[in-house]
Amino acid sequence: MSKKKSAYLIKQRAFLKVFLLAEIEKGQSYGLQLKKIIRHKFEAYGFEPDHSEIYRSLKELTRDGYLKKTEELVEGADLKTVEVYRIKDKDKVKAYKELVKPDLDRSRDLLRKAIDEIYS
Amino acid sequence: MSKKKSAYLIKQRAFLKVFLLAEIEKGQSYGLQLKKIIRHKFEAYGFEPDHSEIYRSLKELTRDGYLKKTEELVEGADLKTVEVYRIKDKDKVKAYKELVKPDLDRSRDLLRKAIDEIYS
DNA sequence: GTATGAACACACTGTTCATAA
DNA sequence: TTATGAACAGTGTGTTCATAC
Repeated sequence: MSKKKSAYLIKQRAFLKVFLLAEIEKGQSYGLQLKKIIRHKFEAYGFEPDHSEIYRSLKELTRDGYLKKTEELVEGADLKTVEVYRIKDKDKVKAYKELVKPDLDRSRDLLRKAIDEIYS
Repeated sequence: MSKKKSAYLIKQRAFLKVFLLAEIEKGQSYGLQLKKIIRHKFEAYGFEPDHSEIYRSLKELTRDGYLKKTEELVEGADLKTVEVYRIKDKDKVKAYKELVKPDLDRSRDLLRKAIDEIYS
């Protein structure tokens, strides 16, 4: 007997994780660089998660086998290193994206419906 | 120096409050009845907030002067009463709805943008 | 069972602290 | 300063408990 529980909008963590995967698919990156990418892409919407939330998401994605992390020297700098993330398992990433898509669509549609109901 | 802080999606409480106002604008109602209305309108999206969350929202809206609450006898029943809510200040409600709309639109657009970025 | 509301508990996430280059 | 990560702390919300009809 599965008691279907209520779902409001997709959680920030899940939102961030799928976005980070899509971004890292385009090319390797690291924590604060991803934060900047998010800032630029979503600045019109006032969204820029805290660095801790990004690190937490990357950590989970690595722990769960979607990403691999390597410490690499920063070009130009002396001994400065950054933690670079790459896709570890393409198929797994693809499956994850498809898994999350319904929840993203549902969230968008829920807002659409509410806006229509409230302001029509 | 106002440090503009990040905003993810609109909070459930704010979402609920504006929806409840719009619903009560259509006619008086009470807690669990509003819960049922929400269930039916959003069942396609799996959204049905807990009764406590609805009572909390109604309490805030009453405290802040948007709604008025009266205890009324349930028709047909003996001495059973319900807490009926009505709009207290139409202009204030209208202003509140306009205040919240940008955040609803922003949330919907943020999801739109993300879905487009991730799955394009 | 329906209805209301408070009390409790915890998940999520923002802030701060620590460390290093 | 940039970069990473852990630790701390508060907020929001789901679960449970209490009361009444």
